[in-house]
Amino acid sequence: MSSDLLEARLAKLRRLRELGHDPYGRRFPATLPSAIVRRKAEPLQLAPGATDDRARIRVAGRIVLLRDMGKLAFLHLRDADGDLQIGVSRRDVGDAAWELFKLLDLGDLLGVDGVLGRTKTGELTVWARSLTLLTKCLRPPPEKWHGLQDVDLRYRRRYVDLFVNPDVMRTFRARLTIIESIREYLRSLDFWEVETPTLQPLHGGAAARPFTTHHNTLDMTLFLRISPELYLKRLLVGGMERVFEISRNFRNEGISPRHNPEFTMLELYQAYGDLSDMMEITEGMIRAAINRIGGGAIRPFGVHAINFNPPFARRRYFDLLQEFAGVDGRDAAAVQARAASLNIPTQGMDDAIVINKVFEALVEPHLVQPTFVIDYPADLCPLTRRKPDDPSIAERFELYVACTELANAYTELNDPAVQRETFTRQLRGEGDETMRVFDEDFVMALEYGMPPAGGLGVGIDRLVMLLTNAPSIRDVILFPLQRPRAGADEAQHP
RNA sequence: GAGGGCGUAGCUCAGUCGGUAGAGCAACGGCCUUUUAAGCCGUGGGUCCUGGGUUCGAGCCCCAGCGCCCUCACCA
Repeated sequence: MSSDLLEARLAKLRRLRELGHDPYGRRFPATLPSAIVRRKAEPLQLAPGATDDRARIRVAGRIVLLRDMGKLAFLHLRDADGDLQIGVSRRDVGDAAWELFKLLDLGDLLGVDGVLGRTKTGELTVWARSLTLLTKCLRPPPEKWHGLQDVDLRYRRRYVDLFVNPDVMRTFRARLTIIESIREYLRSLDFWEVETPTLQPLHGGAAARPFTTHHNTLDMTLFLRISPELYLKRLLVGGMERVFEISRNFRNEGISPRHNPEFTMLELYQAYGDLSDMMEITEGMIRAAINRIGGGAIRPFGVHAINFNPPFARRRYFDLLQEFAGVDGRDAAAVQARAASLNIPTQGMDDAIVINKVFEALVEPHLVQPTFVIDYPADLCPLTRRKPDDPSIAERFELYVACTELANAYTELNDPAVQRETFTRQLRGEGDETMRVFDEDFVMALEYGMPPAGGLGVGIDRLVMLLTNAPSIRDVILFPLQRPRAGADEAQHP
């Protein structure tokens, strides 16, 4: 960057030091968040132009707006809750503080001690009695009105994005609230929160390529988990009857508005339960999250209005294929023909994979409102129990919202013999052979006996996207993966 | 990995047919005690993403590269 902007601020920093101010200040206790200040102001019934001299108020935050009128100035101080107007009058603060004020810039972190009042136009204002520089900002912040728009810079300098764009802060605060509400809900159902390995000698529980790493002392290859599933089920064997984990998973696959190489997944398992329990929990959990973040059950998402009121629709996989693809999913030849008409390559692929490609192409675009898709072809579901009256159908649902998979659940397979067989079978057309790995120890665990159980996985990032109307997964992950950018100004980082 | 789009001042953006690089905000100097994107007067600020090429002359045209966004594929 051109160094004059930086130099101007450095010059002020030197001057501040000369005047005895620490440009990298210290503890500034007893401040109130701006939201609390606003709440406290209400019962005071301050008239426009009035001040209340009785109580001193201390606030701290970043200067995001500054209007200087010579001997009087207004500035907006931003904290994690929002903005608060500060009034600085030369008459009230004295010449020394005014000199300090003159050396402040947009972006500086400031502590204010003052009294509450309202301006002539009625805006709540803390009239400063003293000012304390808390940290000098050396770089000019982005424009006050448009903020930081460049998506690349927003992700690379999320710290700027957060203090400049209040919507971004709100989104991540909503993310926190959603996750909190899920924890609370599951705890209320007596689920135990557990932690299982991120570094795994075998990657299992999903079909995806893993990231590979190496442990030096043990001289062994390790994989970053693609899923915690097989460990959580081992805990069922051990007698933990209801467990959940909110885990960061890593998949070495493509990046898209709905995929980040690391993402957050909720997985839970309930002994002596099944698919129907998982449906109830899914609906209850989403309801709990919506109640906590507010905004109602009918929510905008892009061009859609999504109705999250339970119960969600339940639709059979083959019925949906019939309705939207006009094809009988059990008629392999008809499905092949449909796939061919869509230019979907089917060469050497198993029927189940072809069917699913047709489903993704023709059915998913219609699944806007929350829909439990049930009765999946068993071949697609290696860890799922089959229906007792029809072993070709798995007891599984996927929850679709806004044409995207949000959750996935099954009645868990606990028959070690069947598990051993499905582990060994690799479907043709299902990615490459690194995806399914035989986990002998997991089968042994099943041989000790895993209780019949229901299991559920929910993509937390996607849930947050849906509930905050975020178009990209990068909008709900604080530091999404970006390629490093070498540049003179950027130095080596990020 | 394939296709398409974008990259100009600290930020948000204009830039016509290839002919001296522009605005607003921010910055700097001055005025201003109730502003709401405050206002007024003045000043400075550019690796036009990078590297080649075409041309008398390139921000603009061509080639290559880098980064980001979108679509598709893998995946959730």
